[in-house]
Amino acid sequence: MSLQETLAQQVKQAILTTFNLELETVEFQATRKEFAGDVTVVIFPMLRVVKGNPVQIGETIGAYLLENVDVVKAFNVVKGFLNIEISDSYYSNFFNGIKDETTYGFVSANLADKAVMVEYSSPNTNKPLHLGHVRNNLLGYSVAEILKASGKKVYKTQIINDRGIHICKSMLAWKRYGNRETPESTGLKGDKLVGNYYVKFDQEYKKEIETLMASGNTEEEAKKNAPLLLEAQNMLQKWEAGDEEVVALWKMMNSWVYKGFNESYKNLGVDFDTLYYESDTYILGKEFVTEGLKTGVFVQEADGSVWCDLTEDGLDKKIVQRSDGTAVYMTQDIGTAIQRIKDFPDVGGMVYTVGNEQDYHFQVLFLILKKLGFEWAKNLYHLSYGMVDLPSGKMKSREGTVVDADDLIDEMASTAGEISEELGKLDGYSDDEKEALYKTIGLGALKYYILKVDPKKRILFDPKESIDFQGNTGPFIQYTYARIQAILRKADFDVSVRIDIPLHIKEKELIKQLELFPEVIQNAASQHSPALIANYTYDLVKEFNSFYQNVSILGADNQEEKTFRVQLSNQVASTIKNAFSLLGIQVPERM
RNA sequence: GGGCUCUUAGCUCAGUUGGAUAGAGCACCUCCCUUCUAAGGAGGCGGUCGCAGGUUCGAAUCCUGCAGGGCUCACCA
Repeated sequence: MSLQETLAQQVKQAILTTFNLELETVEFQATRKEFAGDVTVVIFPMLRVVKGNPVQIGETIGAYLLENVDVVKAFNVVKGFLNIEISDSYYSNFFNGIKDETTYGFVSANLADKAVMVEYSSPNTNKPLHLGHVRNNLLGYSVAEILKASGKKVYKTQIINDRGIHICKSMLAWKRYGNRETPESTGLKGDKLVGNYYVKFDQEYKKEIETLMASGNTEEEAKKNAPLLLEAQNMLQKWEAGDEEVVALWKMMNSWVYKGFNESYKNLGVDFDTLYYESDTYILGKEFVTEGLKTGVFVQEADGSVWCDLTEDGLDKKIVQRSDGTAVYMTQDIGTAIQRIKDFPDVGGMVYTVGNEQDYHFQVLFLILKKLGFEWAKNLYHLSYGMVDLPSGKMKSREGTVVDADDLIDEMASTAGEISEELGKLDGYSDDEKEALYKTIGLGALKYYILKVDPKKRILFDPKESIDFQGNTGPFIQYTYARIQAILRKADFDVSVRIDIPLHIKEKELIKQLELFPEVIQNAASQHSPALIANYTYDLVKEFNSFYQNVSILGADNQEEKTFRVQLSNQVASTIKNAFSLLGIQVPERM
């Protein structure tokens, strides 16, 4: 039984014996720093049941607890707050119980439970990953890790948008202007090369529009009838008809992009358990459109198009199949969801990491899947996040106004390198070790910067104002970890023994902070919020730094105290490492 | 116009069952390296929690209205 459960029970008992009244719940909070005590019982809510003066009630309960609960050492009442001091022995006991756990706070998966599939990244294959994808990838990866740590079995996946007119645009531009360039011949990453042709298409397309408008066409006509666009559309038709030449080109260029993406994913430190391709799943979606027509979930119009009427649910009518019989976005998403459950029967729910511009789309998708009668449809969650905007506005790949993911990571690493060189603490490190470290720090800064804010808030990213390395940042936390490692390297004595000694106030505060971790993981999982993990870690580290500055660890007065402080530092370091692993951030041994 | 969402210090953000004098970091100003890594610590400055009502013993938090920003309402994805 946890401390809080014990106290709650005893508080209820106190009310029962003194007032002969039954209390349903007891409200707790951590005692504020300016008051003496560790745990606070809020008296006010009890007034609904127990009539009387809150201070007197508090005194009565306090006296009862002091009498009947061993670990209650003292109490005081301020207004309607009963502050309870808990004995050191409780915290010592708690700490000794966790000090050897290397994955303290993590719950191992119960394989009998249903698994969760987390989808993230899901790029188009016509351009490289940019800062927006970075937020998506970090969020998705982190939420997957958090769910795992909370005791769920998790599959990470993505849906690769590998077909469509936008893909044909870069294919066409390459065919026309590419001179048979390849990643090998140019030394460019495959996704970058293909992305360049996507931009090239847009430039040439715009020129054609201008020419057409100059010869008397309206803008609308020009956009519709530009030869390049018509040719791209023609290419799409050929692709769908299985034209050998087009399909071969498609395969070749996509393979370049995948190779490039894999490098970027490796660079970012994210991975996937299984992949889905849009070109594979839209067919299944169409089968279920037919199915839904039979069961009356969908309705067919005179022109042949198929719709789902959601007006009774407060939404609109939504098209699920065009009049020419081809699939739309919704169709393939229906197909993909169903395909996944077929492939992984143990999956009982899914998390979709997709920007908030698609809130409505997912609301509709989930509702349609429910109407189609899938019982897992109630366990679908859209992990919606705000866009990453630049001061100049939205990022647009076509116009080249994007912050490229690979470039950004490189810049962060080189900034970390500059700071590091200046501080000059890395004697004895080889150049390779240094490079690896700079990347760890740079990525740490970037990932923490993005993950510490609530996913649903939008982020304004100013490339000119570099990401901080001080204060509430990734490197600050990594630094604390590195400092602890330095101590652990020097502690050449046996730290495996159990120590029970009176606690320094800073030690007690640290243990209290550690005590919160398991609950933080559960909350972060149920709310799909890495920000909770980031903020918790920051609080833990601040608490540790205060401890570090206030007491000497290796210079403690006696061996017992020294041992205990090393044990405590070790568990803090391990918790930092584990918490950061949930954010996909590595921790360095030195920095 | 309808729907969803955001608004807390000069800037970036915490603040989750409604609870004590609303907290951090950055920036600015003081102090602390002959002591375990100063990417650190201690302190100062800085707030009508967008505005107005309401519910409550108690509201940044819940409800209503309003204002401002973002997204969305395609036979695009």
